[in-house]
Amino acid sequence: MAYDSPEQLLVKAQSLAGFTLGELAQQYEALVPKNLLREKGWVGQFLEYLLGAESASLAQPDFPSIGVEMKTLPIDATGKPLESTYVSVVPLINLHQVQWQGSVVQQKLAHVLWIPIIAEKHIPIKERTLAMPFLWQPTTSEIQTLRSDFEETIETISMGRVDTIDARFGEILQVRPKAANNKALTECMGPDGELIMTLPRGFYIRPQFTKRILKQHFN
DNA sequence: AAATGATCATAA
DNA sequence: TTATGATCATTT
Repeated sequence: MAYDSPEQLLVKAQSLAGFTLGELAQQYEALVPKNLLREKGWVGQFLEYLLGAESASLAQPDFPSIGVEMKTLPIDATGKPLESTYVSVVPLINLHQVQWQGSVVQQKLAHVLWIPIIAEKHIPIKERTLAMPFLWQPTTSEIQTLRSDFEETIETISMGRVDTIDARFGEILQVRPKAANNKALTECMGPDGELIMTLPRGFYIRPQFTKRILKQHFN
């Protein structure tokens, strides 16, 4: 499926609003897991399937032809985000060629289709309801903050100080582990330019920021 | 309750 | 192995 414009994708996404995951799964003959313990990404992958995303696990927006990234967003009944939003892995090597402009983070966050889902933990997966999807683009000021969060992270890692980065880093974009487990290590540069092994990290959007995005759109 | 760190499935 | 999709689980 190819979309001519972000708006066309939006219309398709909005046609799903109000349905539960169970109803949508039945329509498409998909199986809904009882819980997300072993399939944490199921909801996002199902929605990508419904909307015809093409990027699979490539490091680029889900809909490259129209430059849109799709994100499901678990919210409670009052509209508060329940989780942070994963954006991309944090590059740890060959950082000399990493620039904000053109980075995976910049490309993905340039245009996002948010799909909020009422997903309080007490609600069975099948009963979780899609709220109204919407398109979002960061303001100039938001882009500046995203960019400085990104650049400060890259600069710290370039200095060989990845070990000083934890989840307190970053105003909007935080850095947290993104790995199979805490034994899965990857290469990085140490303080003296030597190769060290460290936990893979990911960029995540803080829930306080997605909360602001939702507020702007629904107030 | 919110924040931080840990973890699971799957594709290429 | 590293990227995607994230949520789980423990600590503050």
